[in-house]
Amino acid sequence: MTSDPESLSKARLRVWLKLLKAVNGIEGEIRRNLRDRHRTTLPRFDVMSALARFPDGLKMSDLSSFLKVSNGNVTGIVDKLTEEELVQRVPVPGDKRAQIARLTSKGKAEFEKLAGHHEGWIDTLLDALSMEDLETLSDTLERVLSQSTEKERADA
Amino acid sequence: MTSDPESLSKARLRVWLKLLKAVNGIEGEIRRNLRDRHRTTLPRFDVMSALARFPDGLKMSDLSSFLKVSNGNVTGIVDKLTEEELVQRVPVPGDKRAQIARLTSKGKAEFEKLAGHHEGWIDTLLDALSMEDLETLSDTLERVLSQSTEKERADA
DNA sequence: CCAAGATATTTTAAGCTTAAAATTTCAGCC
DNA sequence: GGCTGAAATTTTAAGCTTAAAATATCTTGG
Repeated sequence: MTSDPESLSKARLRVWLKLLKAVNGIEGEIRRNLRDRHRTTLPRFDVMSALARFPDGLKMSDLSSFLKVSNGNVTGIVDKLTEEELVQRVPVPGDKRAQIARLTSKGKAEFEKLAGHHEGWIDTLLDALSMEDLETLSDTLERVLSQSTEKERADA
Repeated sequence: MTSDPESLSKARLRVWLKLLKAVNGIEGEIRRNLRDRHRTTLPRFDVMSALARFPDGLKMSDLSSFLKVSNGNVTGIVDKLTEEELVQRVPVPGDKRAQIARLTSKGKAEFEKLAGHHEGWIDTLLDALSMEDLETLSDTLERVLSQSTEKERADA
């Protein structure tokens, strides 16, 4: 049987590499589509996607923690989206340090369009997965995620 | 039932986002470990890992296509690994354009150490997955990968 | 009030990434 | 031999990313 700890560890490593390959392949395809068909990038899409979930906008720091990227990172991306009038910065009454980033109506319209295409691309790329596959995969990922959540608590 | 095409598409999108979250979480942990415990980075590890599979080394272009990154990218990474004497560039007899990058003995030793720790980190991070989970997941990913392989053929 | 520490954000420096341009060398053909 | 296009690599320009430093503002305790 292939169930000693040694082979389990090797099997986990092989699956990890395959997982990475699949995710990188799909992500690459999304990036290509965003670039070639919509003249934008994944980080910009991610920021717009986050802001679309919060119609009243998000403080810069909340946006960066939601996206799990650094503060300085969102500063740069929001700068550019703001230049293009897809996002606007709104001062927070009573706190001159903070700013709220929110989609403009132009930004909302642009995001709706992107989001529809994005869902279609994913649908095609994951075409091989049935509803049953998705449920199994979702459960599996859930267990992996709760593992990393434990790790985060340990680090904090 | 939840099996109309609409909900299948939404389910695929949700699973994709969860997949991304899991993979990014694990990858982030690997990057942190490489940085904090070994003063190195994932791209450097990836290059060394590729070279470790080919004891005779790889041409720069073969290295970049193996890793699926641009030529210019590996140039920069190999430059730095070379400065640290972990990698060396060897001229190709009969073709003055080409160079072969290969691990030095110092590089090999360094990589062995990293690879052992790397396998341990993955083992811990995927601790929740049994051999059976791994087999199911591997099959699922295989189907996703063959989908993207078809796509690549279509593009070429 | 005000000093000191905390908080929100931006700036900076360094590294990774890509596509495209530039450079060097090769291979084939006349 | 020499020209032309292909091939291997590096360079360049632009964007993303982070951690750490810098700035500005707020809050709290004295």
